[in-house]
Amino acid sequence: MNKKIVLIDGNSVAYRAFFALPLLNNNKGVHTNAVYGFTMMLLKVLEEEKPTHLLVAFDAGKTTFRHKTYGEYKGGRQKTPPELSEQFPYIRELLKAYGIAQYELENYEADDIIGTLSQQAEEHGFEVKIYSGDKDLTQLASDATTVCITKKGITDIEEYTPAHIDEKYGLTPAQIIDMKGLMGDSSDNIPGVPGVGEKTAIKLLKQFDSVEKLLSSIDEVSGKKLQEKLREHRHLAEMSKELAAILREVPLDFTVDSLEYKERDNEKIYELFKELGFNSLLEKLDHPVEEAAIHEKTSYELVTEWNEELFTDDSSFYLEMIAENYHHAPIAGFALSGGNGTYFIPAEAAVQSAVFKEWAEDETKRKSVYDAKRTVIGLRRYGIELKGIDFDIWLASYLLNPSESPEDFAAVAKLHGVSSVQPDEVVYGKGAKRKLPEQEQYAEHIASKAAVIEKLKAICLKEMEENQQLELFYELELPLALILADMEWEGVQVDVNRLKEMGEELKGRLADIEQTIYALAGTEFNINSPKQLGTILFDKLGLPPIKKTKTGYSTSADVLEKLAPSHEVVEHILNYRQIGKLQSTYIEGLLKVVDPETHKIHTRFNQALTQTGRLSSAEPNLQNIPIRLEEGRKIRQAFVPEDDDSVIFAADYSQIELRVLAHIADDEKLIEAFLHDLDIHTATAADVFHVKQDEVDSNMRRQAKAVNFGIVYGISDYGLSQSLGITRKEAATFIERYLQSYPGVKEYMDTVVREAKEKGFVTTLLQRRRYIPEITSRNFNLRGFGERTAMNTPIQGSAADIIKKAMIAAVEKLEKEKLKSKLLLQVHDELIFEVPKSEIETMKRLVPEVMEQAVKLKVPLKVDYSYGPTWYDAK
DNA sequence: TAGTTCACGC
DNA sequence: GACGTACGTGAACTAA
Repeated sequence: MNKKIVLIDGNSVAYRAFFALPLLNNNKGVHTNAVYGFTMMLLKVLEEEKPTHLLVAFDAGKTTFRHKTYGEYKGGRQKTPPELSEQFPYIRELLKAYGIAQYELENYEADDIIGTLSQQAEEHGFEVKIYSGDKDLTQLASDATTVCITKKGITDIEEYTPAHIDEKYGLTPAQIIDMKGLMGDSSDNIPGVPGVGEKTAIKLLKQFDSVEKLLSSIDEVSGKKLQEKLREHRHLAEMSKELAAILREVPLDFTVDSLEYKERDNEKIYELFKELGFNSLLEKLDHPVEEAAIHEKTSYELVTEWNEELFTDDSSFYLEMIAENYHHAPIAGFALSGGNGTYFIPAEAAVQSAVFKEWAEDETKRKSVYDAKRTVIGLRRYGIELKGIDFDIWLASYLLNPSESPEDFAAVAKLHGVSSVQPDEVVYGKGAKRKLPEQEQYAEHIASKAAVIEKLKAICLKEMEENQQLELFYELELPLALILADMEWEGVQVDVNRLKEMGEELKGRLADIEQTIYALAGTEFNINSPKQLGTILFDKLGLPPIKKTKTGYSTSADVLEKLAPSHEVVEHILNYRQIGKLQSTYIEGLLKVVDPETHKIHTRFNQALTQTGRLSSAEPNLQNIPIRLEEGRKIRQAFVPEDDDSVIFAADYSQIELRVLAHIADDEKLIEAFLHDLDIHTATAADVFHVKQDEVDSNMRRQAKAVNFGIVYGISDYGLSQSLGITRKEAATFIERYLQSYPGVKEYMDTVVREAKEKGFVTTLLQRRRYIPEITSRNFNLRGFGERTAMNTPIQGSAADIIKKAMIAAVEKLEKEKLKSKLLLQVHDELIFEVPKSEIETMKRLVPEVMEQAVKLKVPLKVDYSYGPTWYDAK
């Protein structure tokens, strides 16, 4: 077989890739463009060249033997950008995974290693291909050696054979060295002869063949000036040639035959691509997952009869439900893994066992779980109180990187380098086809989850420790999970009849509005269909389409509001939308999820979803019950206490985000405003418009409020312009003036963006972390988004930290004081309790106290509260 | 079944 | 090779 070796100049190709491609990021903020380009080239080489032998050479260290000849060699060269240097370890990892040899040697450059090996290889009868971004290497071309130099981009190359070099320059490969001796090379800081460029160098070499021959016959050179230059700088020419010549006698401790390209580690490659976010390349891999999907079985024992010997003091415990809503989902089974082995326990066998219950309820038996809240509720449904939970792998993974949003256990495990668990979808199917297979199949799946929790725990603990997030985990999120479990379990009482009444009324009104709309439009159509509505408004009635969407005309509220004066039907449509929303989402939607027996609603708070650390709420979402408009607000009349002897008690933080901002930005003026407990929007208006507090009119206050809103939610000038109905430029001016008024805030914004760029992430008061890869994007919009995220997340996230801390403190206080009041809901800056009338006075004192003291800031936290017979009345 | 549009909260 | 405008949940519609 013909032997063919490919020699790659690693540094040069990486450089080329880095500058040729936009600064890509993976989801952890590590730059990947050079790795990506390098990989693309490598894949192309492997496919097209099919080499039998392969080596990537790297430059080692800063100085080489050439520096002895010329101290200024490569002087003035810019430092390798850190965005590139951080990528080299990945390139090396990747080469390792591909089983490709890599080499570097102190004192020598990659060029010299390649030069030496190409010569050896030629002598051993190899065909040689050299890949680099540096044209210097073309001097190595020969009958057996082709030098491939990257042109534009990274995979576009130019092949230099002796014939090609002759055609291009009229020189032999060896003369390339002479050429550089004469003309120099600015990138390597090789001087050459001043005044001699490529043209002159080639002309001279065609005549004299080499630098030596030229220098010995300078008299024959045409042109007096040139002769002088050559005489004056002959030593420069000689030295430059020496510098430009690639050394072909590097002392190597191996031979070319040892560079055989053998086997690659597909699993490793897959993991690396995954980590780097090379999704397009992942797909092109020869399905290493499927190959690996002959998945390693976890060995486990099936337990039907409980005995104490199964339990160790520390174990991993996993409860499986295959439907999402754990308030109702059937339990598929349990798995337990610890010092004594791994066990699968069918659901019935466990929940009926006294031994199991005793273990579960024993606080001294520590349990590591996946989703503590779900596990607690699952067991509570069978009268078992799970105690002693000391780790939750799901929460831990969320704290380490909230942006990952893994969809199941397998994804969480994979994120942390454990790939022995199959995705739920593989075992249970998805959508309508989701079901429990034969026990044998899912038992092993469930067992495999319990079996790896311990391993994941160790990995995540280490990472959380590095991130200084252990306190956040153990003192905040984990205790909170148990509190949320209680809140969800407790549920909120709903006055079903009241809801139905409202539904009847709305139904009637909807029918009326519907008829009015049909009459005004002159035809019947589906008002709920944006498409049909668009046709009616813009085609039939000829109203001006103000905005377009991907699929057609926009009919959103802000568009309709602009159209309202033009045609009477529009206001009715807006009204129809509003009532329709109440009816479908809030009346019908809520009725669908009320427990028919107890008339209670049990939401699920997702504790590991938002990027900022806020909770979210689903099935139903109790964090978006209407309040702004009176009609919608009435929905809250249906949320009532469990018994007539109690009230709904709501306490909310006043301007918590802006107070947090005042604190972290350490802005004197903002702090002052809160210390005096000013109306913050009025104060902002006064500062921004340079007027006195009492000169602020309602319009100024409205605008200041919108700016504050923008600060809190990190909206863009575009967003602000939309909410104020002004131009983008005017909005930008507003923001500018705001920042001038609050120099501390301005400085904070600059600092946080700079830090985010350096570290790739931002943090909150309690060390919650959010990675922001977009922030180094070259795309203006994306980078803008990243910058706003960097400014906003510490504000919103810290506020989320604070209220979570307050929840824990409040619940502890209720227990300590042996109160019957219960925490029911959290709505971002608000806590809702159910309070026996006898405890109202106590709670009026206790709740604001606990919430205000949750953390100590440079400004006071302020809590307002109110209570009444329904949620509506707690206003 | 997946994607789009719209609307509610903070 | 550009990415889309604070983040969530959910309903209805539409196109596959």
